[in-house]
Amino acid sequence: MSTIVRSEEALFARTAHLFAAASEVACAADDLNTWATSKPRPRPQLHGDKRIRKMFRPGVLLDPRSAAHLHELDQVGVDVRISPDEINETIILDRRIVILAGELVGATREFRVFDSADVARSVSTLYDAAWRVASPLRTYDRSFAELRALAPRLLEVLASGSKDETAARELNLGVRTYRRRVAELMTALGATSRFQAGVRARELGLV
Amino acid sequence: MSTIVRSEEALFARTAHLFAAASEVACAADDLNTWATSKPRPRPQLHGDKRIRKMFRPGVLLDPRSAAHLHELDQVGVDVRISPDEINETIILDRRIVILAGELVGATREFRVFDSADVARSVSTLYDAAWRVASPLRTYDRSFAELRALAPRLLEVLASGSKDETAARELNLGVRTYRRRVAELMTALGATSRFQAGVRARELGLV
DNA sequence: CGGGCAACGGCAACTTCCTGCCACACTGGC
DNA sequence: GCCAGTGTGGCAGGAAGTTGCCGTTGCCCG
Repeated sequence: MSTIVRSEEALFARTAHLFAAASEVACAADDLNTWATSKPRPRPQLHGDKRIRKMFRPGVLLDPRSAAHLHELDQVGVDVRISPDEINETIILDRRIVILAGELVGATREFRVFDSADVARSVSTLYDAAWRVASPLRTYDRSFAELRALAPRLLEVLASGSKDETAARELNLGVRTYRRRVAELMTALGATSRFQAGVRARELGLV
Repeated sequence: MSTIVRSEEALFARTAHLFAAASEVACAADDLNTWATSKPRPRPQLHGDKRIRKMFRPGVLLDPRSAAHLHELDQVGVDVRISPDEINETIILDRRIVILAGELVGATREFRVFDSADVARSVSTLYDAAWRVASPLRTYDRSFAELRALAPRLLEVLASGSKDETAARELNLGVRTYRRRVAELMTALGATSRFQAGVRARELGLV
């Protein structure tokens, strides 16, 4: 009922056929560095009766490449939403099979695969709840455009180590507004401290 | 008298023979991601009359691989010192040829090569001054051992976004001491804000 | 044993950062 | 023009982070 898979490769090998066969796929991830997207993507083919939902953190929109990929998905009919909350990597197939990302063991991540209607029901409920509060990509993207335009310069001054006073002047912003932007950026990055924000920003290659 | 070299590769191609011939080499760098070390290193051979000085920021000692490399250099007779101050990448050959790192253009760095006794004299003076206040690797490393031992856990809690209060408890430290450690870490990373520290830490692959 | 000596951690003063509140300016629709 | 909606930035009060100071503790050495 519950199997542990030790690496992304193994998971891919083991479940690729399930993905192909599934008529409903729901997944959530913090970023795009997952097995699903790390390989040259098989062009997603959507027949009318297949529903794919994907949920991400706002941070991915800060990376132009990732953002482009998301829009591409959106284009071909995948439901893409942006979740304001932290979410663990989760995949649900046909409300039946659940895959949860687990510990990072060394460089590879472990996954737990459940083939159980009960587990699937519970997890689906949670997923749906998260899905409801998440915004559709296009909606979110519109409200996000502004921040994304400012982000590069914002990240630059942040990474340069200047203090808010200086940084705000640099960007011709009031200190208040500057901080508002920083707060938004941190939310987008899912960071609760500036240190963490720095790490995440670097992780996403934004600085 | 002054030549601009557009990339690290070009610099390497152009100056490798100078390095081989030089009897005195002095260089400074923030980290080890420089052309000198990015390639499979030609085993440095030191004949008795060749003097090599290298100066780095404390941050490099936080990365075990880099630290090991430094000690290796030290072993074969290179004078390695750790500078408490920010230093731009600088190379001086035989107090005659000076190479200064310049702007980052896209992904590659520009270098400026001077072949002038005057320039070399000035720069050498500054280099020597910085050299004097820098600590020999072994000395520094001893005083640094403690922080390095703590650093991984410190970075972990920092990167987890917890606030000092929580983090200190996590590490069984007083808040005061915790912050002392954070301050030391930031100094080691050459960071003046926690955001910057996060970026640097991630850059060095410490988180 | 007593006297440095270094690390610790509490305290306090200070700086930096965060955020709610509000007045102000700008904009688009009526 | 008027009005609602939105973004801005000052201000204030509070939270978080930074630093000097100092008493305490444990340790090494004479």
